[in-house]
Amino acid sequence: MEENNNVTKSKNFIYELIDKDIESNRWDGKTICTRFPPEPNGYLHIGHAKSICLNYGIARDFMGRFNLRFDDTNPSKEEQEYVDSIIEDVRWLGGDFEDRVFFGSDYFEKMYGWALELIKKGKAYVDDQTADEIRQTRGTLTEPGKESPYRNRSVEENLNLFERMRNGEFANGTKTLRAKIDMTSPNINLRDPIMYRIVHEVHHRQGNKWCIYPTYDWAHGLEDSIEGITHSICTLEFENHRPLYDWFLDELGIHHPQQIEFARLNLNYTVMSKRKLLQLVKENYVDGWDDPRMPTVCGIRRRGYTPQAIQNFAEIIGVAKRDALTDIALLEYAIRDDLNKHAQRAMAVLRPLKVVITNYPDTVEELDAINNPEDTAMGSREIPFGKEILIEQTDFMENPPKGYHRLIPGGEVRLRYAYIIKCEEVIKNDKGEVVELRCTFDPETKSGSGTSTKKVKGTIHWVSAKHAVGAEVRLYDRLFTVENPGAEENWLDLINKNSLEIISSALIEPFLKNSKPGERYQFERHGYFCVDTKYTTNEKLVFNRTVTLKDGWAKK
RNA sequence: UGCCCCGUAGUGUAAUUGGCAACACGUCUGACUCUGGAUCAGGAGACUCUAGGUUCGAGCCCUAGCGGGGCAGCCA
Repeated sequence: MEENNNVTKSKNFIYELIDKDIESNRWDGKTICTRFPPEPNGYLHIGHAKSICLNYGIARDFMGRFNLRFDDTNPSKEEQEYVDSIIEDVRWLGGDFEDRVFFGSDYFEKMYGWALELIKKGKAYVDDQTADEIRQTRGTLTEPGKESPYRNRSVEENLNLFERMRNGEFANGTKTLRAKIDMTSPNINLRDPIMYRIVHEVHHRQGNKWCIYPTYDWAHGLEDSIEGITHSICTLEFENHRPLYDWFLDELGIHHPQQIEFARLNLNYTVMSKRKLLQLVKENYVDGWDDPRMPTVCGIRRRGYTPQAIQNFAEIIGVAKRDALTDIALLEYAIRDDLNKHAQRAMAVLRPLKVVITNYPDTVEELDAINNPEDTAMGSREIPFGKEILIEQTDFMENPPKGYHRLIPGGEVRLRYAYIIKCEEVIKNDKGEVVELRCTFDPETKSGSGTSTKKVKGTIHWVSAKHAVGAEVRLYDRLFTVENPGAEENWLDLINKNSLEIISSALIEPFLKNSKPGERYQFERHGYFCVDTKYTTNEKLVFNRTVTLKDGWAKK
């Protein structure tokens, strides 16, 4: 990941906080250390990407360290498949954790020891109440809770019971280990929170080694502490948990990271919750987690986004504590900005219209075309040109509106990198549809020859009929029809039925025949496209439209 | 009804920590252009949620209210 010089970086509140910590030598010279702590129960999405960029960026900017740590404390929800995809996605995004992939479950033994310590201090106890009883005695938002009848067991009894919990003597749900804090606290998280529950289930890494599992609140701070994390950054919903995070660490007297909360990313016209994303996949509203319309990291990767664009996006949107709904236009800007500078240009005709140049000889001419006007180092290529070509259907209009400056009957237009042609005749079928244009070309107007003073308003793209290669092109639109579908009860009804349009017989420039899955191009005047990694075969090229070009004309 | 957090152009963030509200995107206008892209130049758009208070001076501090979000899993 590189520092982006284009963006004037104003410090967010987290950077300022860390600055102060360093100034006051709060960490006693210790290396600044952050982490990304996903639970391996789903695929990463663009919201996680924001967090990864933030955490990795801090480590990078403060000459610190960034860990990837799986918070795998719940055996019933977690799977190896998710671990693998998460590692791949974090790497791809540029979050460089080097060799530091950690698992919370690897710290279970140590956590167990700390739990014994709290029991011995009289700060934790085994509760025999059922889940139902615990809920009922927790109180409500406005009423205090009631203390458990088991709250004042002796240390010995607690030690004995807790050991037997570990040994598997009790059934799921029959006992828990609870922190002894304050059942009357206005912060419900402090009303004797549960530290361990009994779960007789196979863990994706630990197998059958454990049947008691630590809860998030108990485990998370310990994991951070073990790894020497200095700044434990999480989302806003954990704000009320911070007093508990602090309580455990203070009682244990171990390394105590600073928890900091920030607002998670929300993007308009999509959903971001894991549950909803899962549902879209499971109920086949989309074609898997990596469907290019999905906001998942694998989805936007397949769509053609670059890590650099996502990093820049993260930089652009910044970090704050108020929840927001970010306009997708900011993301689209980031990818256009990146691809404009780096993507090879090509011509592709999505909906072809045959054009015969009646005064052109029956020969083939090779024309010189620039690969990227933004980067001359990318060189140029040759494009075959002949008597018969295909242009975009929308680049010809029989009855054009005012301001239209492409081809019209009797009008002239430039063929990019070729000649200016004039439309002499329009040929229609029985149904009155335009099926062919007869044009003449002006040999004096060859691109780059400098022999013509003729000016035309429009330049259109084309491919040679004899040489063009067929391809499938997939055009994507927003997945939902409303800005914030996640807020709606009937969000599934708000899916955009036209979010995918498959054009099965587009025609592309010959050199693209050899393009490889994952390669990105700009199809001139259309947008940026990426060779699909899923459906492209040796026989068939499939392109995904990453994003359109800005179109000042279409808006009017 | 309790506790915690947050309210700044359409969107996302700034404001040297109490000193003329700025940047990016978007939008509009013009220039340029063999991509209606890019680039360049310029414009519009904000009573900083409201009402009090402190102060020479408040987006920033205090009080009250209003609005938004979060919390009553043996999820994270």
